[in-house]
Amino acid sequence: MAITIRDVAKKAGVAPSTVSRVVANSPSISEKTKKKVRQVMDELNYYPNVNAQGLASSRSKTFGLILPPATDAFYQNPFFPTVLRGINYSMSKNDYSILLSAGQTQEQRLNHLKKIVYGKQVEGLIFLYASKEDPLLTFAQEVGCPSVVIGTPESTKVNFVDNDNETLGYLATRYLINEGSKKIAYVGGDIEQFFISDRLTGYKKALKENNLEVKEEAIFNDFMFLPLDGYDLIMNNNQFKNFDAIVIADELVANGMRQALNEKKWSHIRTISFSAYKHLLDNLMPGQAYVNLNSHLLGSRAVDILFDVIKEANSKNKRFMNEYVEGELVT
Amino acid sequence: MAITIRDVAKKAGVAPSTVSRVVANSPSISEKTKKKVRQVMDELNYYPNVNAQGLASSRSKTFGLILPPATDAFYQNPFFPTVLRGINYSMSKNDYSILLSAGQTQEQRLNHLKKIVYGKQVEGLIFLYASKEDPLLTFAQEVGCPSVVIGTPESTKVNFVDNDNETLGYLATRYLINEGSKKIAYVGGDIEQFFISDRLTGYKKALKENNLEVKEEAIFNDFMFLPLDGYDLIMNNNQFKNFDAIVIADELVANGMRQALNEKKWSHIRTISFSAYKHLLDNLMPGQAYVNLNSHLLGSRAVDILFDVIKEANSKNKRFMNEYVEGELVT
DNA sequence: CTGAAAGCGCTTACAG
DNA sequence: CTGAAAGCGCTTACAG
Repeated sequence: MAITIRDVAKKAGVAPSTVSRVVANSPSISEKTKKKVRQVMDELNYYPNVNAQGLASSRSKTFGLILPPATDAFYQNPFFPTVLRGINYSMSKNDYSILLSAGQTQEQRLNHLKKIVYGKQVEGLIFLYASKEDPLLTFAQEVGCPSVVIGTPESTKVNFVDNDNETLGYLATRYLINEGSKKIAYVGGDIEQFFISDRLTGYKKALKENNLEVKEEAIFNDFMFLPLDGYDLIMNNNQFKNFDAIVIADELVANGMRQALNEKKWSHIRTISFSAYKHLLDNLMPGQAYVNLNSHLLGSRAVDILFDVIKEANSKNKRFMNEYVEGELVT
Repeated sequence: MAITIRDVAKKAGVAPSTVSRVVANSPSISEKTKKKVRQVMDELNYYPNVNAQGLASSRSKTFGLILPPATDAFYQNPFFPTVLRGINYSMSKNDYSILLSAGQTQEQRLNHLKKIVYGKQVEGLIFLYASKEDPLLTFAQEVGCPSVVIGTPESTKVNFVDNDNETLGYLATRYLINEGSKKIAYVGGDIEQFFISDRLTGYKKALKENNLEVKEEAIFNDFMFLPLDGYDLIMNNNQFKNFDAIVIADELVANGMRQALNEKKWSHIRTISFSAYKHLLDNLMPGQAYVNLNSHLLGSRAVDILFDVIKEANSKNKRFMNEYVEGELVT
């Protein structure tokens, strides 16, 4: 029914294999032939059947995007759409498509992944998160499916792209110190996420460098990642008023904390947080400093890395790429 | 290299066609045979090649998800991730996957769509937006690709799922009236989006029903959809202080407006807005009323509708489904 | 630089 | 209820 490669071949007076080579833009075909074939493709409105291509070449021209286990926190965090925008941006430059992983439970998620990997529906994988002992990432590594993680995974035998969270934690803390703060608290979040502890490391470094004491009771690493968690943290802990600044590792938590600080009228407490993108205004008070993570770059670089990995797949030695995306202090 | 249907067939002592039927769970195969074949599939860790399936059956088992032209506003709006979560939820129940559309410019977007539709990579399409004279939707209709729009499209010859925006606009406005407000403004947003004008219709209805005058100067339908737009609207228009309430059609705009109202200390002005999901706390002040749009249902119902449409595709008459998802006033 | 031919791994009438 | 066979629309050594 649809136009096939044979139709094009016939009308152009060449063999189907030649048309195939034109589609692939093979250098072994003369420009003259290419021109002619392409014209016919246009006339006939020919589009190659992706399934046939995938079957014959075992290259499906699509990457899988692995979403984390569905939690409100993740989907609500601006990190997610921002990274996605970056991915989409890089995809447009190629002919590749993105397939979303599906599944609610851990088991469903793994099953779906197996289906699309073993089923040759994807050539590579982008993990939108890094967490400890992730069975999906383990699977990808075992079967040797080219993968790149957004975030910092525990294993170093993986490609990944991330912010330099230690440096950013350091920058954020130093900013507060420079502004005159001396009693600075640190509020983490989901400890499963490595970036939390890296930012903490930077926080400690900045304190030490400025001869400020690192106190365990100033570090709040409870398990939380929603605005309400941050809100409650302030509302239920009067001791917070003794601090003069807070580094808040998670943006949503920061929103809740700021609201609570407002209500408590503790305006002597400075805060700084990390944001997926450059704010115009959003929920930040004018003059509120923050660290711009440039998360969209995480997405677009991840795609680029995956292409590189696949290109290099023939080389004998295993080599892994990791890249740190620049962030910046916005004041 | 990988395990194929022939390997399974050989080991199970049946024909490949039988294995194929077992995979499809065809009712014409005896339970006994199914059991045996399935066991072998497990032993061999067999997964069907999706490309081959797609080529032979021209059913790719994947839907395309059409993202709107990349604007910050869309990606930052909680609507997007919330709907996506709903889609993901409904997908898990089936064996289908979601392919993301790509492309920055309108032209790239259309080209990518053609590639995946003509290339038989998708069986159906979910449009994550409804806008006027959308060339992508037009294309889908012309080629008869099963589609469902999230939002209300201009043409009625499309399947779609949406909130009942007129009713919700009415509910929101009536709430303000019941609270004692008499001079109520309406702030729209991107007029290209139909839901904006539907909510306006509901607003007008509520006013009339309560013998309140509908004044043109109380209706702000400028082109805006970012927090900063809302912020500026308040900051630059002192006349706003003459209102005692505002219905705000867009959540991001509402955030900016509330911040500006705060700064102006115009605490006599009530606001109500529409939110993609049920808030725990987020950026809303405690006690702030809003309309919960249940956007995740938009996503999950869209998927369900698409399955129905495809199932019915054989029927002679063209029939279109549209469904209105319930929202609720949260006070 | 181009073509003929085999093959990728399935599905599906058709026949029994 | 099951099998043999044709075919889906490409790609890619191989030969020239």
